[in-house]
Amino acid sequence: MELKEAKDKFIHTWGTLATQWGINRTMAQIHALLLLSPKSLNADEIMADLQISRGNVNMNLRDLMDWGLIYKQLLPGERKEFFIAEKDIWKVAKQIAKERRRREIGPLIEAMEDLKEGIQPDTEEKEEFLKIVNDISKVSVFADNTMTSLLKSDENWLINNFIKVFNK
Amino acid sequence: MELKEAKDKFIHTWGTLATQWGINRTMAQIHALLLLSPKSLNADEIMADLQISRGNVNMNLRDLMDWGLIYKQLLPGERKEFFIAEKDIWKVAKQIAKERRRREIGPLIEAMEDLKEGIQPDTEEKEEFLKIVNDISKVSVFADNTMTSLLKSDENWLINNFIKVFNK
DNA sequence: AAAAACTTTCAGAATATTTTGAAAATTCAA
DNA sequence: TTGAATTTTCAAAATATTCTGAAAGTTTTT
Repeated sequence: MELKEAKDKFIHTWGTLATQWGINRTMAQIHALLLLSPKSLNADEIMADLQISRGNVNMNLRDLMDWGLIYKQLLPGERKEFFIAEKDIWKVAKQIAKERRRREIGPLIEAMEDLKEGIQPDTEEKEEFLKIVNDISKVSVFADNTMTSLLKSDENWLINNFIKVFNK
Repeated sequence: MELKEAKDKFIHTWGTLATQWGINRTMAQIHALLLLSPKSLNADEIMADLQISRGNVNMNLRDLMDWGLIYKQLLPGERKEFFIAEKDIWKVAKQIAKERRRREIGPLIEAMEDLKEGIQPDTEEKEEFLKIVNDISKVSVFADNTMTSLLKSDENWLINNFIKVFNK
């Protein structure tokens, strides 16, 4: 397998897997392309490489910046905007986890709070309903806290365990 | 807010949030309906309640069983199959985490292994490529291990921390 | 101030996913 | 067995998402 072939496979795989976890295929492919590129790329280069339209590239570059996975780079003497990916994979993973926590867990916690507030436990049926809502609420808050701990602290055992594995 | 209204809101919300995290809306709604139902329900009851087709109900019930979130219940004297949801929310959360780990992290690890095997680090370019692949590989394995630890052990500090919060 | 270079927007087109419902398959009682 | 009850399948329809590309907007140069 040659390098070009491997890179293409990487980009293709990243794009396919991304859809599995709720991320747009093209966004993932642009991310993969930038991850593998030693130098920053501009919109035209990405369009040419992935054979996609300008609008598509523009939208997904913006989303990738929102996710904190790529940065805009203004090169001296260049009118065009260039983009470069965060190459520290641990940072990348943290960003992805952070963003998913915000998108997936946050709204769940809010929704359960709303339901709790709207119902008085004055019948057995309502108590049963509130039990479920409360349990989900607790599990979500737990998941949220766990994520936050993992992301914040570089000192707890999980992270240390990770660093051990990562540096071996 | 009355109970019926709150239940509908719960089902609707669960369905909407699910799409955010890569799960089919109807599957989530059926799950929500069964979670809130004190008794097991059959396909016809679910069809009537959510106003969806038999085929749709059948497919999603099967998916929910694959996810380990609901069980088939054969009632004596009944030809029809009845379904009941796992009500222990901690078990539900564990099942969801387990399934997502399998679907989201597993394929990533495999894909990176394939790429590693296909490339020899005989040029600097290839080394750079392999560095990224290796880093992703390590982060994925770490994430996989972390998930597994969280799911398996009821004794580590994270779980204890959870139990503390959950029982308060 | 005008024009050139570049970026952003968004309505319609293309693509992908989900849903329907009727036909086929299966199960069970008689 | 036969046939009625029930579940499963799957092609076509409906819906949802993503992508395109040209027009509008912005920034920079002349």
